[in-house]
Amino acid sequence: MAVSIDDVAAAAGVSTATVSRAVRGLPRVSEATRRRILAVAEDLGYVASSSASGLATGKTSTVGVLAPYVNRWFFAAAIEGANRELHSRGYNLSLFNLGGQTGSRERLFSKTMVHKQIDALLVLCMALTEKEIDNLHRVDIPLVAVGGPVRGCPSIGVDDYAVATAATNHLISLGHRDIALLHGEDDSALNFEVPKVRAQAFADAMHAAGLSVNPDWDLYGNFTLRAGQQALVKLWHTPGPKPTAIFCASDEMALGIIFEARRLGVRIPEDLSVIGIDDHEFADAAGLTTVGQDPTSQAQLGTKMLLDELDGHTGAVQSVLAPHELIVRESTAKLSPRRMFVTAS
Amino acid sequence: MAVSIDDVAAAAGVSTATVSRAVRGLPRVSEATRRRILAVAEDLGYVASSSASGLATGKTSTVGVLAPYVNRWFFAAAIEGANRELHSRGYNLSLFNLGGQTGSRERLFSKTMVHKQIDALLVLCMALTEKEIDNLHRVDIPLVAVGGPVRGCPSIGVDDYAVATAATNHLISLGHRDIALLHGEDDSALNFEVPKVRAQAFADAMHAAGLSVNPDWDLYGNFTLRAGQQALVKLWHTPGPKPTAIFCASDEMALGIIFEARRLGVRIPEDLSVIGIDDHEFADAAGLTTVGQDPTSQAQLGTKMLLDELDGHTGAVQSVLAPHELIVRESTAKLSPRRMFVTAS
DNA sequence: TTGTAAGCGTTATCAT
DNA sequence: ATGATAACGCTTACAA
Repeated sequence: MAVSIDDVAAAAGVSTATVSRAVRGLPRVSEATRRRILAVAEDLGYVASSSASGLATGKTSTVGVLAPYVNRWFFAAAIEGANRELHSRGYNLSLFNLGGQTGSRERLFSKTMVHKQIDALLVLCMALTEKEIDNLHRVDIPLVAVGGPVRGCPSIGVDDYAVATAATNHLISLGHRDIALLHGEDDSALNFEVPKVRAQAFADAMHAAGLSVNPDWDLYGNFTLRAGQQALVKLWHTPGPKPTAIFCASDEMALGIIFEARRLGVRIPEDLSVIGIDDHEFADAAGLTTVGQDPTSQAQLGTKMLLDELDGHTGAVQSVLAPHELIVRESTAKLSPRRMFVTAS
Repeated sequence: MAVSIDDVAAAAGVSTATVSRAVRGLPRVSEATRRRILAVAEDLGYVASSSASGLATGKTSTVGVLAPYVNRWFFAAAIEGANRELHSRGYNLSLFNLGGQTGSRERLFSKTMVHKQIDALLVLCMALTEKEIDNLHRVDIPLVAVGGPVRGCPSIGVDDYAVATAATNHLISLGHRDIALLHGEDDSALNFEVPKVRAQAFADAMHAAGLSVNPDWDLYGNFTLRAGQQALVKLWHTPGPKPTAIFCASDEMALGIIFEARRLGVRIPEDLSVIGIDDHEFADAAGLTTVGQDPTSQAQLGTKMLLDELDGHTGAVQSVLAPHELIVRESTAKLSPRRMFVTAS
């Protein structure tokens, strides 16, 4: 059925070895022969079997991308970046998505994936169990994490402490003293560092400015839009003083705050300044002030390092800090004078 | 280095054939033997080489997903659905993303992908050239399109004509007579049916209601948020009467309208009713009225059919119309009485 | 420059 | 129930 290298060899009147060299652009084939072979191959519609060459070389020419979700901004953008680098260098991208389902994770890690299926793995900001991480390391392929640390694995991403500090300080510099925190917490309760670091940075920045953090204004969310909405509802429906600003650990949550604010009639930024992290694709349209990062570039860089390593450049994979940038838009404003003495309803 | 089936066979004191049967759960292996082999395999960390078994069986156990973008709602959701089905049935997902780069498309189709790399292909709502489609059909694997028709290929998706009709009629039933249309147009100017069908349905519904379509209110957008923003700016900055409602061919564009409206001071729905298509994850938060569809289910179904076909259920792959549903939220309202006689500024 | 042939790690057919 | 053994299609020394 499918045309194999033998068919091409026969049709071109050469050996399979020559065909192999010719189609892969290797030397030691005369130009005339190469042209003839290429013509025949094209004519017959020959394409090498990846399984066969994979078996022979021990390489699969595909790298895995492990992501908890694909329909969230950070991951979608990162996958885009990985894909870009991969396909431009002739690799395939195999997507492993846990989809939040903790149940099937175990199986995924030890069997199907990782092992013998891919040449390298890009881990996207995942909350992995210790055991899963061990499994990862047991497989001897280049690894790199993007957007969050993974024990014993080089990682590329922003300096989360610096990012959260910048966000908090922006609010403080605007005169805000009553600042709420909506921090992310991974739903699966695993060892996920990012949220913790961001929350710690917030607390440190507040204390450094001589401000106290109000435990009533310490909100949790799972990084989603809805979490942001719920947080604002809770904040505004709880009796007592209201903060004049809120720092959200992700733009998606900040956007939730903004959407819900309109419903609740709280004006932004007049009643509440909002700042997020990410520079989500909707942030600009929503006028959301944020500390931006670029997951596409981060993932692309991570993938490039992986591929370079596979190309024999030992040591190509290493941790690197990605840039971030404070982007001031309309969702944050100076604390209005009258708000400095009265507490909002 | 890596442990092979021979290692397991030797360690367990059986032949490779028996190991092969045992690890794959095939019959003709005594329970005792199977247990022993499984234990040894586990112990040695044995995992079958996909290349080797692929070579032997002619199957790759991976299906391709071809998507123009991964960071747009529809595609991200669809990929999630495909992934769900695939991994639950032991298949891998190979992502092919053209990323809008027309340049590298040619190569992608005829060589690397499709051929010998995947057992089946899920095509996500792509604008493909005739030649590309031909290439697709030349490869003899099950194919299915989701979210948009592809010549000669079963497809699953909503009835775009019915969807657009429902949206338009909703606006008309609210009393609107001056309705603008923001329709999508694929940036690559290929044979993409969806936008055309939606626009046609709009025109037909308008005419059926005895309403005329104002050419000045015929806007184009490439389905993005920004396109929606720009459309509203253009609409509001153009001298002359303004529409009282707008039908957007996608929620992303409708959200752009909503965001920009706030900036421009146009009130929604008082000044302008807005309806979209999709039920984007942000639609609910934004209070956007829309005609919803579920790309995750659509893709999951498409994938299921593909897999069933591979399992020998000939004819499993077939076209099916996915459900849609009008979801009324706050962005649309009855045309206010005073607006029925005066024309908005 | 080109050909020969020995793997690569499974699966599958046929014996036993 | 289990074991030889021949494919599977390609790569890669090693020869020529």
